[in-house]
Amino acid sequence: MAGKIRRGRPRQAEVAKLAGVSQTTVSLVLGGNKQGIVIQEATRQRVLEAARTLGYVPDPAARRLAAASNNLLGVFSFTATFPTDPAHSYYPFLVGVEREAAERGFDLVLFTGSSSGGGRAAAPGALERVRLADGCLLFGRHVPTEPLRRLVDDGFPLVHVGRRDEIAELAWVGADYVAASSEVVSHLVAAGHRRVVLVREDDDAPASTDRERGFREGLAPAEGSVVRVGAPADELTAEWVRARRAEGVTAFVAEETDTGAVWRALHAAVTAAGLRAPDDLSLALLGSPPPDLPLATPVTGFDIPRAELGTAAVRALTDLLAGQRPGATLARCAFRPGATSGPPPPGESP
Amino acid sequence: MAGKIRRGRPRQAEVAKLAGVSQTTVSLVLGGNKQGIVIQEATRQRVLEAARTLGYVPDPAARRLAAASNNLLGVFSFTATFPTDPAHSYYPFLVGVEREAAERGFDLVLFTGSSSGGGRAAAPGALERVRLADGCLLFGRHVPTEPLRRLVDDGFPLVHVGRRDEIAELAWVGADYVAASSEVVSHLVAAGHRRVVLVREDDDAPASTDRERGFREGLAPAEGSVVRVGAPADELTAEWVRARRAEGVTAFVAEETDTGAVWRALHAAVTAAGLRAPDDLSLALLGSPPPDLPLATPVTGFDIPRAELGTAAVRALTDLLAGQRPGATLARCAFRPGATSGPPPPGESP
DNA sequence: CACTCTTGCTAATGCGTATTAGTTGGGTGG
DNA sequence: CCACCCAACTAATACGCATTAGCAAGAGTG
Repeated sequence: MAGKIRRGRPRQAEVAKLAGVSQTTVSLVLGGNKQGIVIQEATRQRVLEAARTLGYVPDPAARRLAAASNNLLGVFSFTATFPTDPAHSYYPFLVGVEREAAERGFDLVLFTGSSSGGGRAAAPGALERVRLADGCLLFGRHVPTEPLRRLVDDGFPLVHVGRRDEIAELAWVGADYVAASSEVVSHLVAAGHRRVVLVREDDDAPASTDRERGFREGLAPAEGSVVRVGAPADELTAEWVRARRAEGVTAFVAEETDTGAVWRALHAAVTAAGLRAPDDLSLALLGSPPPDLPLATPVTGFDIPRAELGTAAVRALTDLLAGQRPGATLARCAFRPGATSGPPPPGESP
Repeated sequence: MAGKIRRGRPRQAEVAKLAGVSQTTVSLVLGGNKQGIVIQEATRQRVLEAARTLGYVPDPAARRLAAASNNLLGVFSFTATFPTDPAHSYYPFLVGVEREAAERGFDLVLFTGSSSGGGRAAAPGALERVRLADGCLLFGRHVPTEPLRRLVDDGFPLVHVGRRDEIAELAWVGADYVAASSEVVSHLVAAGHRRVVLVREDDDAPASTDRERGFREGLAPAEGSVVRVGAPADELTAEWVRARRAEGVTAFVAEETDTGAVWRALHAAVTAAGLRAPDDLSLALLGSPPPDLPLATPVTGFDIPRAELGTAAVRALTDLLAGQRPGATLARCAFRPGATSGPPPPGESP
């Protein structure tokens, strides 16, 4: 339907005709000429001039097909609702990705996934479109291992943003959730809390696993428990909060996920229970609150350096393109003291 | 330097061999077969089976090369600091652009590379790179007419986001700044202000011209003046504000630009003068405040429906690709009452 | 029985670029 | 003076798929 043939786009053959040389020469002048074939300066200039006159730009598909590169880096997200929901943690990364890509002279292709339209999960073959680019950045809490492995096995350059160890050869850049989570929990424990609960989603994304590990590490003298919720909004009720309080829990920690569902639900439940942080209990978030949820007080937690991760990812990807193994990146997250945590309420010291 | 591709991937030819048919047949079965060529069911199944066995996946580059279109919509910005500064009004549009592009099965290419790297203005030939896509969205307060005209004359499908009449054949989608600005100013006048000043940048982008027109239209019984500033931060000082106040000006209106410079400067100047809105004077902004400037109180003004404009732009562009003239779009902006305006201070009624 | 139609496929070609294997015309060396 | 080389190109081909123009075999007409 959209596939009108546009005669407007000039090809190398036309440039060649105008410059009075062969298409090969045009390719040599405009492409890298990696074979080091000698071309006279005068000819070179004629070709360049002709290309400029016609507004020639190489066709990325043809370039790719002929097994060269096209200065395009892909960005692919596995999350179903790729761009629709601004709450998704995708845009902040993009800022860094874009800056670094520009710096290195790459353009960006946003593979908006689906192609089937609508907010459904990505169509089966969607990931394969990525091959149009020279390499690709991957986002997403969960990734379908099978199609990915194919790309990896074919040697297609990929960098996943976020730790991802299922596929050994897949490069990734990530944030140190373990250390950051540990720091947040230590902060609570130092304030005097002795019973802390972590609320997390009921699946095993690395991002969750790491946070739980950090949670346990930071707990030290205190006692902690972990609650997995499948449907946060339903399971985290005011009664649930009261019951935990009755058991002596004075601090609640939620993990940040791409949708922010856990934190939203916890926050709502606490509010519904008529409790307030930091006076009645302490709240902390292993990450940042969703930007679309305006809060009066800053939340205790940590900030993921998303833009920096984005630039690191681009760097890793260009390393791969250059044939080097990229160095591992584990970015440090900044602790955010916030104002939702403090000492446990008076009557509750052990 | 880049782009080795390993040849592990099966092609149609291999599927064909396994199924005992020709490559054409494979293409027919696996591709759309839009020509309606009849294939026996048994053959079809054999091909599908073979494809599954080998794990065949079509090469997007080859597909696009053959189809003469590549399902790519471009996004290009003329602003020098294209992606670096998240304060630029570019991302909010992108949300809508991306959603609509996904809906219609297009991928997006962000032309940030410009081969110049760094934050400088786009390189001379940068715009030509755009031809890589099937069509392109254009952003920017100012656009270089000459290179643009070439693209337009070549029939390259372009849609500018924002009113743009210098080039007659250039399609655009815009917001109705005239009506929205008029509404904001009427609001001030209705509150009792009789002397209102508009601060705007000293150049003639359509976005500014339209706002000024709306400003004048909404002024009705009040008296207004327009101040053009070249270097907002330098020219808008505390003294300047005091001088205007002394002349009886009780309301200040700033235009929103891509950098937000005018509003930032006005806001800073008022603060420096020790004045507060809405008690000492009223402030309004013809647009939204830059997101990176956190303000305690919401600002009187209007909200540009950026995401909607983004989707409208994509719609217009795909219309162009389909060979139809897109309908004009002039989106309505929502009035935002805010809390920086009110009646003029008591002693100052006429 | 000579003929046209259909059915179900295949051979050939084009898309735009990169690369490999030449080709030409003018020196050089021996 | 002739074989040889070199500089500066060009012709030909491959890349993987879509598409167009066939083509063989059988079914249907008159």
